[in-house]
Amino acid sequence: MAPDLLCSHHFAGALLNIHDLAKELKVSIGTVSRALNGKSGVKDETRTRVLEKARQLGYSPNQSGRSLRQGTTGLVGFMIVTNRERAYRGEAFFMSVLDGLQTYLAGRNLELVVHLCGSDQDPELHLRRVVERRLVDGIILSQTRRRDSRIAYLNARKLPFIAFGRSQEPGKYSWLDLDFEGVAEKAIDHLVTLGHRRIAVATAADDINFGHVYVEACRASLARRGIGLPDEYILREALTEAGGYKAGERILELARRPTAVVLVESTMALGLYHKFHDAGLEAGREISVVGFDNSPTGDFLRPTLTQFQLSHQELGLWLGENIVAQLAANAGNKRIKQVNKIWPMEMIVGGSSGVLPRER
Amino acid sequence: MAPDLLCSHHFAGALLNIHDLAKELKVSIGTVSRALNGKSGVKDETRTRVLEKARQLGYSPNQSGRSLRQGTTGLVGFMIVTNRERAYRGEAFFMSVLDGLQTYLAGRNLELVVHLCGSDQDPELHLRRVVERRLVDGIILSQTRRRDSRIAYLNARKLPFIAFGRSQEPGKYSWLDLDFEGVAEKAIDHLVTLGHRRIAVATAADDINFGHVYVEACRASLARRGIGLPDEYILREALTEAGGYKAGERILELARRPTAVVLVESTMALGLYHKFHDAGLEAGREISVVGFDNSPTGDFLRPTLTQFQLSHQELGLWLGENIVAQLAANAGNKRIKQVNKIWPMEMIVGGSSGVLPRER
DNA sequence: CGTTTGTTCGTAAACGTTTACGAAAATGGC
DNA sequence: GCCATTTTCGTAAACGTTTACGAACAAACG
Repeated sequence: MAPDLLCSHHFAGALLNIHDLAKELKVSIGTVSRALNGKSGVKDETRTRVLEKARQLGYSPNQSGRSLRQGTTGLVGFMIVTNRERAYRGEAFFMSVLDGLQTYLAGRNLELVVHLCGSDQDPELHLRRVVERRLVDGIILSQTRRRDSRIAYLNARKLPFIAFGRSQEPGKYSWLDLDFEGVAEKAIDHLVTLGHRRIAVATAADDINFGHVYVEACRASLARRGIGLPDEYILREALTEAGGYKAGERILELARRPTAVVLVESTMALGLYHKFHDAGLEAGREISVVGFDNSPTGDFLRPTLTQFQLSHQELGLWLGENIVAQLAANAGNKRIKQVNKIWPMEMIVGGSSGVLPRER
Repeated sequence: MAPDLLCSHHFAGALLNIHDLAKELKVSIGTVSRALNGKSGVKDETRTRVLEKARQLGYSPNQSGRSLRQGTTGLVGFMIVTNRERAYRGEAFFMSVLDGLQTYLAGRNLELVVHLCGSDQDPELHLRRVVERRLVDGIILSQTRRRDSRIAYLNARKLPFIAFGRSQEPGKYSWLDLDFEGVAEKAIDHLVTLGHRRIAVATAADDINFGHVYVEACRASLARRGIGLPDEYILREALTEAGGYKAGERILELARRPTAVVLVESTMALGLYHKFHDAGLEAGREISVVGFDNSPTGDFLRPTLTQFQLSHQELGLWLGENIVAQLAANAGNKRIKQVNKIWPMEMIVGGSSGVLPRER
């Protein structure tokens, strides 16, 4: 019969609403709402009384009611297009980014929700469903394509968003992208310094934007050193272990075999190593390999993979800071200012890149 | 001045509501609602007129309003506890499961939302926040621990849920888990048939439940063959490449070195191979290795890793079917019936497990 | 004490839906 | 053409909040 006091583990069957709480406290719902939301105009004593009771009874406001009234959900979306062949490692990559992002948002009393778009669904359609039902206040896109209609859509809807990855889509919008140009320049410089002249690039087979960006960056870096990038040196494969294997096959078939390969995705290295191994070659000796971002796999290959380091968590944090800034601007009816950021990456030289082999 | 007709790419700045649509059609909002939701009591002709107009103007109902009225959100949650050291590969594992789950739910007009819990946050607290704000109609838990208070909480709240992974937590609830016992039995049988008697087990260092389950299953399978599992043969490490490396170190230090190792996570194999390679050993010759689930990494190791196959997508589908069944039961005020499922896995023998070496 | 000023709080309207209810209109049978 | 039945549709209430407004009351000041 005693009222459950101090019971923080209160699992009431029926969820209570603000009216129940107000009745219990013998005050009006207006007062309860003001007290809980830290609004002014409520006596300190009543406020603490309300807060205490709310904690005690485990009251938590219904988000639908809130959203409906305020026109804002307190949710930030992150859209991931899943890949049936499970690869892209994007998966593991994203998870760390999301960890940083989530941590930041939680500190701002915002909730992160990840929306997955099945591999067989239309990303724009999926996005529209999410946005039109007003499920989020802002959203972060990933896996942007060269032409990406989602960007135009969100711009027209005036919903705060950040594209994780540039696009060729016209119009102003905020984006964050890895430093493909910087990585290409460092990788090419590294290899050319070691004596390499025949350098191949393994990139994505589909329309994902960074594949194109990377190839063009490599081409430019090579050109600055008077070296060309013939079409046969551009290997378009899946960004997976299997894709790396395929790339290895194609390399070995080439009449003028390259002495080095740069990969747009470190995951490919495993398949590549495997194929080379089968052919009696070793990375860093007969053929050099440079990976992309710091995959744990690369660190445990033999020889270790030369690749580029970045902090995924910090990157997620940056996304958090900037989407929150957009949300704030939007709430204040101020014009949101676009930010574009190139994320720096630092080269970690491993054993996979070595001097040009003597023979020939 | 002409009304935009057939314009499916209608990006109105201001979002319209059901009243706007009703006014436009010169019918009442009740009719519009009934027409859109496929309820009876509306003439076929008006229904098509409404549907057409809604499509034309890009109307989509506000989810908050809906949820508030119906007491249901149409969202199914999936909670992932992120791991700062990014490993567990759980990440890549989950992504494929989510792909299957999302596809199923989308077909049922339900939306999947993934909630991440930062590595430094309390999973139960995070769950409570999500549930109490009524953000989801049902939820799927993952990374269940041996004692997992989230389960008791959800049971008390009577929210439909499925635990992906068993727990020692008392009480009835639905769960799905991999067939650790079956895998252990097949792995041990395979190795013992090849002549191995000294078999070590590499498992998780922390309280994650499947680590314990797997070790005990291996112990039982070994015991059935009259073989013991000494404590020094139980290697508790991170389920990562680095953890595999550490496990390799510890194995090489042992006075009575095992002739085979079974891993609870294939990701560890890379580090293990690396360490063995450094010591001049090769998997499948001097020491055999059996991985766990079908990681693409395992397929591209040299020698390829013996591991167990399952379809992640189908597993996600199962989760979808069963959470939907729970939601339906809940809506109909029927008692939800618990289901417990052990997911079968099939052994794929690779080169990493071979006969016992002759010497000694 | 009367007026002004400031604080605290209750009332009611609004947010965008769905749905029970009843009115109106259409249909059918004689 | 009239009543009974069925179909179609409009009205209004509800869901759980937040917040503008104004009432009540206390404090301050002359």
